[in-house]
Amino acid sequence: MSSRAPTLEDVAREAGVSRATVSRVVNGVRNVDPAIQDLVRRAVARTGYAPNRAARSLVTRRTETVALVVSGAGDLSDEAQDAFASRVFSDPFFGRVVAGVTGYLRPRSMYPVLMFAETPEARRDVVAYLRQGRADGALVVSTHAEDALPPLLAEAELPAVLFARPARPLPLSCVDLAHRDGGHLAAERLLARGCRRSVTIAGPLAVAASQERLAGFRRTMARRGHPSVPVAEGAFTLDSGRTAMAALLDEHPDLDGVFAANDLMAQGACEVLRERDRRIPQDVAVVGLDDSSAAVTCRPPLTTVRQPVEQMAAAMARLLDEHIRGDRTEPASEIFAPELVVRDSA
Amino acid sequence: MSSRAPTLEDVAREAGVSRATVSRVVNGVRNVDPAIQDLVRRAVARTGYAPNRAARSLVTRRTETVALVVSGAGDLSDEAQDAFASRVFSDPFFGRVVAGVTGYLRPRSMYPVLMFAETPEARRDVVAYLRQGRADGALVVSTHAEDALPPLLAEAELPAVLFARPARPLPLSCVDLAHRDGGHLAAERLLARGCRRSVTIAGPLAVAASQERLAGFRRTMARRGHPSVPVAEGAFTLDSGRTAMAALLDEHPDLDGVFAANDLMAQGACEVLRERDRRIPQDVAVVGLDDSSAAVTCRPPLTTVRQPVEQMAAAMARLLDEHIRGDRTEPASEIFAPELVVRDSA
DNA sequence: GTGAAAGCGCTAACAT
DNA sequence: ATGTTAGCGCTTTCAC
Repeated sequence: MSSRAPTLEDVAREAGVSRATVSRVVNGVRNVDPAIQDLVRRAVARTGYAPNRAARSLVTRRTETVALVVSGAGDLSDEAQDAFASRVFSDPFFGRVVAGVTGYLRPRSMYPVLMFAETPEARRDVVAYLRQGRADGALVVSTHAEDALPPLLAEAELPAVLFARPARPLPLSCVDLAHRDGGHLAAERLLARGCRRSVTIAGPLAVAASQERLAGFRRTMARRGHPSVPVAEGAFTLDSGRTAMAALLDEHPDLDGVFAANDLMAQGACEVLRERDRRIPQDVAVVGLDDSSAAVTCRPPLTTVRQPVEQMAAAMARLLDEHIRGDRTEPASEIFAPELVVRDSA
Repeated sequence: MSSRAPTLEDVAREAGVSRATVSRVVNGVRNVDPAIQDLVRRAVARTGYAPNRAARSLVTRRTETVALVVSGAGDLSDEAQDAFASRVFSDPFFGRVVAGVTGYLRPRSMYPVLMFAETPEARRDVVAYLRQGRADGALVVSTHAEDALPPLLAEAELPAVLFARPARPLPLSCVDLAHRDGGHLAAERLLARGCRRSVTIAGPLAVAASQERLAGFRRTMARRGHPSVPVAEGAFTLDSGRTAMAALLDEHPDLDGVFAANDLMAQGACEVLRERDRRIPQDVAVVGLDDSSAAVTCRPPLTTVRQPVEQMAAAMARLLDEHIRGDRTEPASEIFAPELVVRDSA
């Protein structure tokens, strides 16, 4: 058994060259004689050398690691925090974020460190983690608009990129959806189907994205002769979609179109509509937003406005990478266009 | 702006002591005069000192980081790999694993690095990552029994703990469920409800866990006068549950009890049963296994056999931690007892 | 109880 | 094109 892992020194001795030369070869720096490169590579293979990252990080001041932080505004107890983790993961949205992020990072041999920041203390831990140089920057996905983490990161001047614009402007890059256009696409679809009495289940109105989806929907409806559309506020959850749909049905039994601001609420709405014997889409057309796996699982499969989450998440990782390498110094925001995906519900 | 982050040296100067003393205070080593401790702590606060982890790791040979690897037997293309990430996350099981792991890690200021290992190359990357000392060990959750990663880890003598026993014995610690007992509990429940014509939807039979759940179910059924039980093989997915249920119904229209080897398949089974106008549980009783969030989402909510995933995941993290610190040298396996959770479906 | 000093393994000037 | 050398910031003997 190897009592000690081989070091650059060992490889250098084995190859009969200096440490520096081995380092150059290992790091793919040019200006090394091809013959010697070969010699070194062979020595590396023989010794089974693997560069010690701590040593490298110490001098390069880089870890090639980024934190992927799921942050909320809440101030939860310890048990609630653990529940938070499984709640986050039960939302198909998060899986798409992870897929997009790893899609970018992986070819670069980078991997995300998963952190949850649901309490003030946890947020401090995130900042401390970065300040210790355990990660080069953070990708932040907030569950609430008033998330306290981004300001902390900005103040500490730590590289960070946000998914969705923060409630208050911050000198941080972010990616976001053109939410208004999303509402617009949903309205167009319902109108095209001939719906005359559409309603909408909005997301939590404290969230800017919810406001904008609603505004886009309303504006298009107004322009097309429907100046007032009944609205019920939901919380982006299945249950809140059910509750909102029930309330809307009670007040407007003759409704014939529904735009739910996300798929999960649309799914809840579908459940209630079917329980009340409305056929979808014949009696009531339903349009969701996200194109999450819930859209496919839903009966009937949802016509929905696709949010290109994977692309957005990949862009987030790319922006962070650029900031870290110093290729980008000013904060940027990249806005992505939604797209209508037609299935069976509308 | 600080052009350079404060180091131990800076704090030492500020406090008028030596680097060594500051180090002792920061690391909570005793044998430091309380008065000096105070002095140092104040200096740390004033300077805003955060220890450089790379430097520390270089000497301690430890990163206080562990990898959380989701590994499969497959050999997927790049695009399929990205899809793999979102698929993994859409399974509620994984969220519970993350919750359990972070529950143990977080109080210790440790965070998991998320890695997917769906290809031979990705598995090599995982081994390389650990060999470079970027993480102290790995927590491995395999999606298939014949996962090639655990043997690689064992061979490289890297600290690792597995969720579920490997197909072939390996000198690695693992946690697992008493699967047979799970099947037994399900059988008992169906029998207690008076089911006389029970069937079962098994998991993929290549997986040992599936085999054992089935064996436990069958044995109890046999002992209680039902020597042969119809079986359909599923793949632990919603759709496979639907397909299996449909097949079983076609062959045994009079069935009155179903044990599905996980909740997702049970949910699929419920959907099909309702579509075919069977009332649950009056006409057909359904028992799942996992007690995942699918069990609660399902209509009706599932009676199921709970797998204490969070506890198992936490134990996995603890075992790994013990191996890393050298508190445990021999591989251990911890087996957890399943528990019946009664809801509405049986 | 505290300080001095060695050295962890690597990269990057600089010299050749 | 290659080698020499000086650190990166920390922990940890070893003296005192």
